[in-house]
Amino acid sequence: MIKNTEFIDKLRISGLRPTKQRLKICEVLFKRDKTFHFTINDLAKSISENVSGKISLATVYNTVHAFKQKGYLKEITINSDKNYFDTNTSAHHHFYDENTNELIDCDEKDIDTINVKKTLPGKKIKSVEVLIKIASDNHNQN
Amino acid sequence: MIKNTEFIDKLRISGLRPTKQRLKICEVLFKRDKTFHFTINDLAKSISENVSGKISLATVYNTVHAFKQKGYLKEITINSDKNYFDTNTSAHHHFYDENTNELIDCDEKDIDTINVKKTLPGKKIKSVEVLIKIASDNHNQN
DNA sequence: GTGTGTGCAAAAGGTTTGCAAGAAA
DNA sequence: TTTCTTGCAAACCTTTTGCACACAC
Repeated sequence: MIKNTEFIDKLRISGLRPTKQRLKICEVLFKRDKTFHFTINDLAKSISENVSGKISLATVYNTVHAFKQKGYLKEITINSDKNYFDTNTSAHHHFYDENTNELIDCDEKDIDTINVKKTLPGKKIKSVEVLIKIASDNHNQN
Repeated sequence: MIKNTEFIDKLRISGLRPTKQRLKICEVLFKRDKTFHFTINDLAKSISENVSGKISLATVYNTVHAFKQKGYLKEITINSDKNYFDTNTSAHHHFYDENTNELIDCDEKDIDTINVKKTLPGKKIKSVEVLIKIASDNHNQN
């Protein structure tokens, strides 16, 4: 097992024990140049393909939720039958390609600041999420 | 059974047979002043409470999907564990109250026009959906 | 050694499907 | 009578849970 100090520290700082499984998941998730958009299933598949030794699905769920809670992953909502996560935790939005089911990051500065004029008494805005659904120019699906 | 000409016509025009069940579901969904935000479960419960004669869950699913496809209902995505539908099919956005799980319509004109500066070659924007998550001022939940 | 984490299998939700019976055209 | 619709139960998929064993500290 490769000792990856960076991940070990990261986990320790968050109060998570740096177990074999968590380190493997870290490698799959964070040793990347580009943002990784995934479902738990994608991740589990990616683990079994790229890392030696299978990790139990329950552990994958546990870990993803732990990472999300610690702020290392962001949850993205596209539609109800798929739950996506994103390794890009900065404030940003998404394009969703309806033809390919692909998810593409949209930087905050690619959208004019969203000014919500309506206010609700006693309520505070926690987040503003924009999902831009796209499709091929020649297609005409919903 | 009340013969509701309006709904019968609506269904017929869409190529859907005006069955007892569909008319009942129409009544529950569309005989309202205000927009109705619901999950399939909410709807099924509302049916069993307000309409005589139970309708099978499978039929409720069928009907909601048929209505959605015909453009009488809109699907709203908040998070993956709940699939909401909306009787307001016009272009609009939503507030989601994280404390109460309540969904509130946000008119398009309550938000400045969203100008997406990033374009993707060969792709057309199908829709731009904004979800504003809110919570009580004094709370501090995620 | 103590407490946390893992893995398995079972359970739990929500949604879909297959098919026989029923209703609309 | 033909076609569409309904209802039920079973199947499915994703996610969660309980518990024994293993590992990190």
